Amino acid sequence: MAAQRKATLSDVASRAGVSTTTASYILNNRSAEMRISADADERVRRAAAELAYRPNRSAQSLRTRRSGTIGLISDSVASGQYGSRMLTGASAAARALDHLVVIGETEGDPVLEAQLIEEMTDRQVDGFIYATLVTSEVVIPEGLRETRSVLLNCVDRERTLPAVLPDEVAGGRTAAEVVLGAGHTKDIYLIGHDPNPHALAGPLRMEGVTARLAEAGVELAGVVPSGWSVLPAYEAVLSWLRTGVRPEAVICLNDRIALGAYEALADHGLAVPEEVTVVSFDGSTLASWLRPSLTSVSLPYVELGATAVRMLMDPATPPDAIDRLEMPLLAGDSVRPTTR
Amino acid sequence: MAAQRKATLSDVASRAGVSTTTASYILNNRSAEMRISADADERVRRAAAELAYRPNRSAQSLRTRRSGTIGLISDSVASGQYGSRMLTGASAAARALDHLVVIGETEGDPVLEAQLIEEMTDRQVDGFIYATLVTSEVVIPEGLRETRSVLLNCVDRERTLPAVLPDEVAGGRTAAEVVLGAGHTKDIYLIGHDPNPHALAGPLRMEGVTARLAEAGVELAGVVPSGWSVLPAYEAVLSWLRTGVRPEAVICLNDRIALGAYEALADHGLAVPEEVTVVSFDGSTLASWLRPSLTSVSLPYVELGATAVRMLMDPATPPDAIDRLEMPLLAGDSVRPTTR
DNA sequence: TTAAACTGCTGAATCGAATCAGCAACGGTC
DNA sequence: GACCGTTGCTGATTCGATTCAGCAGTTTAA
Repeated sequence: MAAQRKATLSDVASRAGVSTTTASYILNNRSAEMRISADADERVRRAAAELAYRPNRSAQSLRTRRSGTIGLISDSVASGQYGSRMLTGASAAARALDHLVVIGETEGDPVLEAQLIEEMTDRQVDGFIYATLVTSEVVIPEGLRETRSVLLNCVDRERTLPAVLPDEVAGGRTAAEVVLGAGHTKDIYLIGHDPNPHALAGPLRMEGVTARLAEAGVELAGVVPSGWSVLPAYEAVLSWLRTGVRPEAVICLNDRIALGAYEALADHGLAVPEEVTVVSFDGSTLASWLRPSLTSVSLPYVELGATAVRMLMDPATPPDAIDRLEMPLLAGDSVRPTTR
Repeated sequence: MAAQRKATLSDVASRAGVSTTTASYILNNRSAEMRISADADERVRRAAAELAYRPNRSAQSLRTRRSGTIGLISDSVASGQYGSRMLTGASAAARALDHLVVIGETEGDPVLEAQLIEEMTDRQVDGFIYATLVTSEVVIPEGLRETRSVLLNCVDRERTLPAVLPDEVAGGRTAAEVVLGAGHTKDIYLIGHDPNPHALAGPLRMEGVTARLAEAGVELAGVVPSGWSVLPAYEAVLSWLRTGVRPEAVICLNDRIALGAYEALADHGLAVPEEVTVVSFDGSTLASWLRPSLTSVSLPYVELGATAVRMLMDPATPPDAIDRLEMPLLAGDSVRPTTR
């Protein structure tokens, strides 16, 4: 059959023998409010079904100034498995609320960012989610405030927009808990140091770790500074091990650092977990790929994305709302079994 | 200043002293065609600039039936770093063509898929990109044919829609080339076996490998079947090594298999690359994280996404176009240095 | 001198919905 | 019988663009 013109509201209305006004009210579930008879209601609904009527969203948007669309602006949607999982969560949550997600990657370019915000505003997005790959403090771009917005994985200094973040401090405590639970009380080291001054994760994780250790009367034996990725971590850990230290446990600030540490420990002849416990953060798939599998305090990316959408769509969300999501423990085999 | 109503075309027109018709022609660069005076042209453009006029896309869409938006349907946008990089490429290419990307993840659910296609069609997307995470043969869902569409990383049996794919056979040849280049002529093994019957990559890569080897008069010593991820690969390779084989080179069908192979080779006391050359496919970030870094024939995800968008937007693309993109070699240190 | 052609615009309709302001018809009340 | 309230609808306008058809006024051609 030929692809015929899609049915419009007035097609539905005339088939049901009512005005478009009435049909509109009925299909927007305002029958009761508008005192539409059950009979007319049923006729219209049947006509709509028979014609496979679907409202034209552009026409609706023009009239209502709402598009059923959420704009997601991020510095980098892709970058590994990280950002994209926030996208997955956001997209699924949006679907559940009858919305679709429009994406834009700024790659950190403020000009591109402004353009994307403008383009999305032109398309009447109902709200913005402004996401960063790395948990950080940001300056809110012009144009974001004109539309309802939520920050994802970042905050602004003035706390003028709702934000969703991982609870890094609690995550740090979880990591420390794991180490303590394995019976370690000394020679516990922290590995990593974030070079990005706007990044928040490193210091907060460290804060949580030291706080939890302190509660148990344990002190961190030291911090090994290291870049935030595999090779620098490998080199830093290896040269540190060669100074003669003999760690019982190392807490790595992320999984890539942990991979570097794994490699360095192996080169140095130290077995994980028998001789050294390794705990880390992020909970990336990498953690499960390593041997022994890595115990990691994971970033709830999917939930972060989904929560951001729900906050955005919930009119009750106050502008200074901050939702800190729990970082669940991804248990692996890199922790020394407790000897009894 | 108070957020005042955005300027409309008629605001621009009246400020410039012309009709909206004229203003519309001018701003759509149809001055010449419509014989608009340079004077009027200039007045309108100035007025638009002064009022920071931006056309209302919903109104435009309603009239023109085009939204400046591309729908990207995929089984899984996220899943590791893979799919998301296609997204990055698609999004950037779309921006360059003044379009935005709307995403939808089906998670393999045909009902959800149909809903998403419908929702996007309602929003007047100008075209669809239908992507799969794993290169495969697909059945085109209802509703995709009504709008212009391009397949990304997949094909349909009948070749009725344009498609973009990695050139897996050429990629296989590249991998073989690397092995031959290192001087290996025997005990070359292939590791991996894709359990998904719709997946195309495995057989095609293998085809390329054997073809190139044959050209050099070399035969594959054998194929080690193995699941498509780390642990199964580790187990398969380890038990295979324990049968007493002594490979010179292993070609792994993807990077996760290669990681499993690395672990198994290490457990078995075989050094990479001195004793065994390892070459793989995918070119994931994982490859660069390993020690020694892994030589991998990479999937050009970003380019795949970008190419799909360009094919979609190019009216000259024939419906049976198939674009196979080169898989560039990501050189690492896992290949035995040639001894001279 | 008149018709034709060109120049430079504009009025009004249109896209498909949402919604304000009413309006007939009917029943009940005083 | 005049008035009011309720029920159950609808006509007309609006959102902000695009575009068809046409129209004064001037120039050129015959």
